Amino acid sequence: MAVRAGHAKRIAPQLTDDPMRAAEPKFTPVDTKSGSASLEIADALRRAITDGILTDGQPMRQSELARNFGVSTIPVREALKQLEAEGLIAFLPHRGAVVTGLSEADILEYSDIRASLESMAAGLAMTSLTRVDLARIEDAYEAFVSGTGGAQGMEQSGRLNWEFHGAIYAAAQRPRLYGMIHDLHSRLDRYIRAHLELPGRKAATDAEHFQILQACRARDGEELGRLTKQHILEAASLSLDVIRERTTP
Amino acid sequence: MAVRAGHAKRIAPQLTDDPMRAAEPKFTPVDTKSGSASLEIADALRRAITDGILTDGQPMRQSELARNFGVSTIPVREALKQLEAEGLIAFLPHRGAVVTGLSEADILEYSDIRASLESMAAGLAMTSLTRVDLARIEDAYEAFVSGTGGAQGMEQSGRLNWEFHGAIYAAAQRPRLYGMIHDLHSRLDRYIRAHLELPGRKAATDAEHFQILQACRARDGEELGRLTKQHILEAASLSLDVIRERTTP
DNA sequence: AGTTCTATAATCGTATACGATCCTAAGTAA
DNA sequence: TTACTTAGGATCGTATACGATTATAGAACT
Repeated sequence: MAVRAGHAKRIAPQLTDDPMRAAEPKFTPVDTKSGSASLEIADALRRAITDGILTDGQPMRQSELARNFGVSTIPVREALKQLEAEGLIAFLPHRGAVVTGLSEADILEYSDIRASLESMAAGLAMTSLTRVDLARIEDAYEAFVSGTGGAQGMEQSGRLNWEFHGAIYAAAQRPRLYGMIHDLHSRLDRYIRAHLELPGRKAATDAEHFQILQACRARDGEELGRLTKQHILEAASLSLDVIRERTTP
Repeated sequence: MAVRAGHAKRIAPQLTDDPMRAAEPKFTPVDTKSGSASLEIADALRRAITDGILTDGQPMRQSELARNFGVSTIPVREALKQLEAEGLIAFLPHRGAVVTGLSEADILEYSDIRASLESMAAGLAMTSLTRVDLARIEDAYEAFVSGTGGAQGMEQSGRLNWEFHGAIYAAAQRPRLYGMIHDLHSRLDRYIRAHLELPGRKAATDAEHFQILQACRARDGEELGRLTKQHILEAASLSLDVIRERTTP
């Protein structure tokens, strides 16, 4: 009866609120052999948040999550604590954990931080860029160009965009800096990809990425830093415009 | 018998390993009315780590901590999870949680990040510095000068140093940036204050702080950013020298 | 003596249970 | 009808208990 430790079943991110069959846990019985239950739950919830399935302010009750995942409340609490430390959710006592939406000011603030850290990482990468590093960047560039064109390219745009820029930053050989940039991306991704909805924005993004790629080929750290900073701030500004349009139509 | 929720007794950071009276929990029966047990334990352990009482690699067993704090293992686990997310400890399965020491490369990497973020915050602060902000900075400056001179000033140097620089960054009105800088300080503090042991270093630090204060008075963001960056990188470099001396005498 | 195997003990992760606190809605009075 | 009181239910945080896994020390063998 007791679920074996580390082998809890995992639920797909859709957390339907059907009051019927609430007693029957809804989960995909995929028994992944990796990690503990709390880690799996944290990953599932993190994906659900970054994919926009869990929207701001939606309360996530511990007992409800526990039922849906088919585990007790303790691994759920640990997963929520983890996400709280990552800044994705906040605990409201007796009101459930809620997804912490970022304000407009927060998005701008984080974008400034990103601009600073990512231009630094890009500049450092150019001082020690190997052929293999450049090849990885070229691969990621092409994957983004071809992978985000289709109808459902929006789903993958966040991942492919990160893989392109991340390939550059990885070449800097600065694991702590890389980790901090990655964290910022995971917090901002659901907001800063809104600008891709704008007409013609895909082509403009591809053009900017091509400029960045050219700077990498030339190993021009100065130019790459400038382009990176501009790329980030422009995407943030445009995405905020889109989000404003959404809320006040 | 059961400890009331949120009123668990708190232990002082000294976690003695006396095998005798192990059954008798050693704690200061201070019943603080604030926060839950896991938060208190997290704070206590965080202080113990940043104060250097818990050294690198020292295993912290969950059941042992639970006994010492007079609570069960669950709030201990949550506190450890919190500290893990903050990067202060790591979980080694079946070997206890250990304090994650930073390598020399890590310290240099984080110092570069600090230099970038803190010079940015300092520059921003100068664009909107009020009289009140400046007064707070002056106060913190004087507190550091007079507070770190005595024999046991080393204990407070970390806090007073942060209060001085933090007063500047707080004036930037960027809560997310401020939080990130604060996190970096809490991770690095136990390493980057080693340079204060050097003879004459206290006077040099005071002089650098005075230069920084003068730049604040002049509201010269450019100069302040340059001084801040230099201040951080110099302290890191000198501290690493001290740490190297310690390990290879 | 050194190496390999095994059995014990300890640790971890999680399930279940329960008291304390808080939100909520029904009921009463003005 | 509206505002206030109160009883009920729900949620949270933590204590206790237990199976699974692994480190470790002792025994057996070469």
